[in-house]
Amino acid sequence: MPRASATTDPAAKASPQRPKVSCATTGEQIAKQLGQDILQGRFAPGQRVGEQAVAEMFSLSRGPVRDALRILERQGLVEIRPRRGAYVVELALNDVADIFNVRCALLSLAVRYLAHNPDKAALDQVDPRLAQLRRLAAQKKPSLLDFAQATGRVAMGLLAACASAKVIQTTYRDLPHDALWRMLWVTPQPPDYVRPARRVDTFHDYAQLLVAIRAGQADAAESWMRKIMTDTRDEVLLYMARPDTDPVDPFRLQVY
Amino acid sequence: MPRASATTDPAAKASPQRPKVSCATTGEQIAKQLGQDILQGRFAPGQRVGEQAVAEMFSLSRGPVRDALRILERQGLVEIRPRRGAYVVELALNDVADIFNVRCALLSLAVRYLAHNPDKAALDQVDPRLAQLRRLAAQKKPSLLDFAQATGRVAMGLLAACASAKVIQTTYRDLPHDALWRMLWVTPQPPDYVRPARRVDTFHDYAQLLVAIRAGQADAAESWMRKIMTDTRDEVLLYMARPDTDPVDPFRLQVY
DNA sequence: CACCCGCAAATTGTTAACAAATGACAGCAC
DNA sequence: GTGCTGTCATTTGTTAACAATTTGCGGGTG
Repeated sequence: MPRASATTDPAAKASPQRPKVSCATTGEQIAKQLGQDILQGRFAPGQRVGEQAVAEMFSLSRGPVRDALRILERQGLVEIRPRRGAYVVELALNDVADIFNVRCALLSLAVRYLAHNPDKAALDQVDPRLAQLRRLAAQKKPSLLDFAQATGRVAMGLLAACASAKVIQTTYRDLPHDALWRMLWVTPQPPDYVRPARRVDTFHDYAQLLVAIRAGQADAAESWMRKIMTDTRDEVLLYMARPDTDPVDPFRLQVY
Repeated sequence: MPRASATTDPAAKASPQRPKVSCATTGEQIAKQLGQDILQGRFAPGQRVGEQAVAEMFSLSRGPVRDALRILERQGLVEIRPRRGAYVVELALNDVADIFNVRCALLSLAVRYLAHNPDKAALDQVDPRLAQLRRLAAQKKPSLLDFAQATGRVAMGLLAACASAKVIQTTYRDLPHDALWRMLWVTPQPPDYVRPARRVDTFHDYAQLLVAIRAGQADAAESWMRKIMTDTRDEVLLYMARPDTDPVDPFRLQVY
């Protein structure tokens, strides 16, 4: 059983009932911690995550742990089978492609909506994130995770601008993004850079996307978004593909 | 406080600990029952759903009720605010349009995938559902809910054929379909039929969609699916629109 | 040798009591 | 009369013990 980065026992003992910062519920804090532990590979894919074990790790009761596991299930990091317990999910390469395809579909819808209902103030808040992306694109060897998270923040900024399109937002948020990152993180030979040309292209495409949105050109915006997502998907799939793993279904690459 | 169709007390008392059918967990059963109650309008939109109250309704403890509310939150029927409790969601007309738009995006992806990776056996299982749709389309005045559920079953059949596209499946399943049906059900003047021409068109479009999928024509299949979803969306919006409610954002109708 | 039945250990599901936090109301000061 | 503050009731969050189910193993039988 892997040791997780639970709350340090001394601190917990120092103030047994006081350390509550009263910001979030305990279950959510556990979910955050445990989620990090899963993301960083401290649990093997397919491994069982027992309630008792987690409760002892964090020196807690099983109640909040139950809540936490339910949250992690929503985030796509674990899968709960009734009366069987929770298991760390294991994504196949096809699943990775699926996530990008669904992302593509939802974000295409979002930018089309944005082109029709522009919220200038919210769109302006995307600019600093785009600038951050440019900085990372210019770096010699930024970590793949940093770059991926930077692009993710741009996408989330766009989604936040769709304030009145709640269903698109929540649906996108419920995708198992974390499971995807986990795949990147625990890849046998951890990749630590993206091809420089690819990075510059990605930044360029996002910049053009913003231009199209601000100009109210829905079709152009959707095209840029689809290009970004398909390019990223194929790059990631190529990166993850290894001779020892199952080859990616070629049909999958033609979906978009 | 509305009386819900809880388990009948006498039966519950007859066998206090035995009525477990041992099929699903109690929380799921409660979620099913309570979900039906919410769908049928026994709870007002925005109304608070207290754990204690529900527990007493079903003569249970608060534990399973907690689980049930979490499930209903996933289904989009209630919204849980931390330390505040659960509240019945209230969809605006814009949200209804959103759901159809997201449905459209996901189903378009699904049929495109199906056209590339046809699973003939699974597709054949859609035929009887299509036949059922034809029967309903030919009826004089089928209930709107019956017709909507029949089309929903066809869509679910298509999705079931995407066996290896799990992310599309789960994402679609997590959409708040039930909240949508609830809107149809509690509409001030309950509509009980769809325009006959519209019904026939819908059946025709689904039939053409199946033809395109089987022929491997991805673009055509996607076009039919988009047509079906946009037509249905606009029909439903027209149906729900009432002078006393907020008008639908016209831009929303142009998204697709 | 394979298969089936039953027992036992471990784990999840459920219950009830306790603790903490939010929301409201009454009382008081300005 | 208005605004603030302290207390109280209600409700959610948490805990620990109990019940029920699943799973693995051992013995027996065809």
